[in-house]
Amino acid sequence: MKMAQADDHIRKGPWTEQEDLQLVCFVGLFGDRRWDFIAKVSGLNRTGKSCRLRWVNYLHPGLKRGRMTPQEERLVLELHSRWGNRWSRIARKIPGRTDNEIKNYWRTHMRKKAQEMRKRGTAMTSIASSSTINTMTESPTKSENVLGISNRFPGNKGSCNTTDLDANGERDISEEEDYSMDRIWDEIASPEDEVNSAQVFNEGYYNTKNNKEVGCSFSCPPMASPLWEFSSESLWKMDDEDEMKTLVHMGGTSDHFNSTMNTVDYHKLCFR
DNA sequence: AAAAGCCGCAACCGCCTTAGG
DNA sequence: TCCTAAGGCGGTTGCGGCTTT
Repeated sequence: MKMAQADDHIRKGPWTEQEDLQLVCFVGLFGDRRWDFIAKVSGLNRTGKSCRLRWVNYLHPGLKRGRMTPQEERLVLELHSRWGNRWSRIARKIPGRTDNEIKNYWRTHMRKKAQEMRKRGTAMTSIASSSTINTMTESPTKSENVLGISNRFPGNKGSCNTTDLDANGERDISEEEDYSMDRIWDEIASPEDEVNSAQVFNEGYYNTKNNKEVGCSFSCPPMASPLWEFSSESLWKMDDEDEMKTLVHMGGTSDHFNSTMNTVDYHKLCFR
């Protein structure tokens, strides 16, 4: 909590319209880089971090609002299956969407999926072995342990642990009903699974302890440097032909790739 | 109509990385 | 090379609105 203690008058919580206006104004003047500086000169009693977050997640003119399109949803699933919870990385490939938005979407998505699964009472064994789920749409959000699910989900711990079956050899539903997402994730996360994940997908994986990429065999560009270049031109640039192909393949439109500062939209966003 | 529960999202926290001196 | 400040990122929380009971 080093930032807060510097100034007791630092504002927190929801941003007011007035604050938004001020921030937009000063970002226009000084660019979207020097957040501490902007926070100071703007007179906003906010931290630079808070300003940056507000801009990135809400005020940036390139942002799309509203529900994810099916194409975007598929892209999120696809990319998450590759990279796990690298939200900012995923967000860079989905024009107009922020890491926060995608993160929130995924969370909701996972919750729904988990509920559906519980309702159906289906064992994850069949799910994990199902080819229809090869992109790991049910993959966990915690860490990149997208595999190892099959022998870790309720009723199938330690691969077919018979203690999960009742006397008749049937599944103990009560335990499944008790299964929260957090618990599912806890079950999923384990070091050996990281390796399994990488082995199976052969697409790169991370050391979740320190978030270091420890292997990457799929063709992906190196980590893009900043979220966007220092310009208001476009937040999401397609800098890779493959990525463009992917998006075209996913059926996405290319309109927003070229999105530039549109004054009308900008003001719609900022002054709505 | 009111209360409870659920959901979506904005924002914060704390750790890690990077850049500059 | 080391140190420090700022930026970036992923995880988490809390609130407001909507839906259900």
